Amino acid sequence: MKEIKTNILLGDCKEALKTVDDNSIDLIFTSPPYADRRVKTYGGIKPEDYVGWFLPIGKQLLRVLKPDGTFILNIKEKAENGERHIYVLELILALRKQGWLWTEEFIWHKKNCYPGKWPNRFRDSWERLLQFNKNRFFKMYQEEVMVPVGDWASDRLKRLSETDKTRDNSKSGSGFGKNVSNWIDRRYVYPTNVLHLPTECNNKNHSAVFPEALPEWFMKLFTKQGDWVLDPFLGSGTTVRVARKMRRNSIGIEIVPEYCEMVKSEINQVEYLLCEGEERYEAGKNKRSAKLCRKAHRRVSPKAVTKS
Amino acid sequence: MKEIKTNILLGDCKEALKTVDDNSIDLIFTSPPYADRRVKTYGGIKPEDYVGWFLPIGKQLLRVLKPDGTFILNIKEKAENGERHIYVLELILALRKQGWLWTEEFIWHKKNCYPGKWPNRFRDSWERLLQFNKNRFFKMYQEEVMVPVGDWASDRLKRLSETDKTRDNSKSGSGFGKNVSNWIDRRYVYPTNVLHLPTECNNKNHSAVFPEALPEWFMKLFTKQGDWVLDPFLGSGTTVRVARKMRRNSIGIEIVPEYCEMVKSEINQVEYLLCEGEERYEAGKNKRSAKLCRKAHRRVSPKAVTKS
DNA sequence: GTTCCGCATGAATCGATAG
DNA sequence: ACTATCGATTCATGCGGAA
Repeated sequence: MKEIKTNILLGDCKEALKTVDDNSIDLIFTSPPYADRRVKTYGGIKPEDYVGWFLPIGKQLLRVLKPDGTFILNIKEKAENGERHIYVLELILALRKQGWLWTEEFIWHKKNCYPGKWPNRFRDSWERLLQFNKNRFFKMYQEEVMVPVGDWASDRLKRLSETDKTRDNSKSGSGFGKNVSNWIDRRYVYPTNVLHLPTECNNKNHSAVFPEALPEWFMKLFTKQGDWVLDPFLGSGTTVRVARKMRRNSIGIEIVPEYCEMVKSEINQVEYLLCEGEERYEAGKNKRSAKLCRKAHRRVSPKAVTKS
Repeated sequence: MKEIKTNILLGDCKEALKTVDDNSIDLIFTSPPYADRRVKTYGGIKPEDYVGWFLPIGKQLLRVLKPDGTFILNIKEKAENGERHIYVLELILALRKQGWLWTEEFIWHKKNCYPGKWPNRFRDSWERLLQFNKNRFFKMYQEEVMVPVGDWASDRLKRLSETDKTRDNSKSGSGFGKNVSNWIDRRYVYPTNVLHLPTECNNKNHSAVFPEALPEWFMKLFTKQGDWVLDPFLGSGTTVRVARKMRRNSIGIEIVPEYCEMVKSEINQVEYLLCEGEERYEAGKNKRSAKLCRKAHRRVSPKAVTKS
């Protein structure tokens, strides 16, 4: 089995991206800091400056993406003084002028959105997942994200990973061929452009702005094993974590040193635990479950890193 | 009980709107012809002409809406040559320049959306419901659209009741603590900005572009009985039908004579049947149920009208 | 080993208050 | 008058300890 690479780059992505080769990335999945959000970690880009701030990055992304690759941008405009900001709309228009095709807009429906009550609006429970491409024709593996038939399941992308495992297993025992795929076709349908996922609560030690199921879904849809995934705003590392799990190579760029170190250390620690686990397993002394490994790497927190 | 008025106007709404008084409408709810759609009826507005075509109408709508009224625009850009059109984004920006506030964007998640399969995209299962206002402060009756609390609560609060009663009693002397009992009583919560409605089945004779539940929801939220509702692109008449049912006055404008006649005739027929029903009921000869009335007016189809 | 409950925690938003 | 900060509001979810 070929080795999977995970490169973590520290720095401003506008600069760090220059070290990435032309036409080398299959999927860009990222969630940049929203305007006026994450002020403490990223300084808070003002809405009126947002497009100007993003465009140089967009130019680099356009350069590094393969012609048949895909760029998924997770973003949502805030409401202020009773009105929605328009910088996201302007960003879409600006990226098109830069040469991107605005292929599709997926909706991420967050059932557990932020609470609150206001006299003039309800809670905001959705975000945009904007799909951009360099070319009208791009790689898309629709069968990889098919969902079980029935209402109970169509909303539950959470279970996708489970069902997919069984499907992969049946595939691996090849020779069944058409029978199996026919049988699958009857029980699975293609999804739509609305994704129904809860946000991950921050009771876990590392907080993520989106659940793992989100990049997982797009990696299944737009990449295969061994492909390259890029996240220029890595944050707590969800994208590369999922990429490793799914055996995709990945590049993550993060400007905050503590986050960067945290992700690196987590990867090392997982490597270590996996090796250790294998050794002990071979020695027959102990069983380290995957569950334990996961627990262990979740304990890595920014605080712990800065202390070291 | 005060009489509810339903005015159906035949003609191009840009002109017909001029007969509507300034500041007289509480809610505008409409689904205009999308670019390149309904070519036969509206001549098919080209995407690049869409904003220019809509702005004069937007100006009239701005004039007739009450200062504390709301304008809901149901729209979705189509995909062409692998790319989403941008005329909706440009329309939002243009309406803002015209003086509208872009207050919110609701998502209508169509559970059973149009079937189909394409190599580069999934089925489109959502539409935009853009909310515009003249003023930052507008009427909103949030309690009218509250929804049952999520399943998590019923499971969790089920067994809380026992301990709660005792706790409540014990603390009642101190004057504190009705907190938990409040939670039990709170079986309804405010909704979010994602509407989860099925598209209407097409088994009726006239097909509508949106289900009755859609205007119904917004009428509950933004109007009271006796208020005025306007739909400048009436189509098959869903908006005024719902308005009548909910005892809101309404104005509907439609450019296609056959549609216009159909709606008018449907209203008359319902009136007639209601009167007839009352008479017969008083005479004790017959019972005409509301169900029957509904059935009767559903039989009115454009075909039937043109034949007469 | 289950299931069950207490609790903390959000890419939020508005109005009021302070400089 | 304008910006900056703060408190109040609200509900789905996962974790951890308890039954």
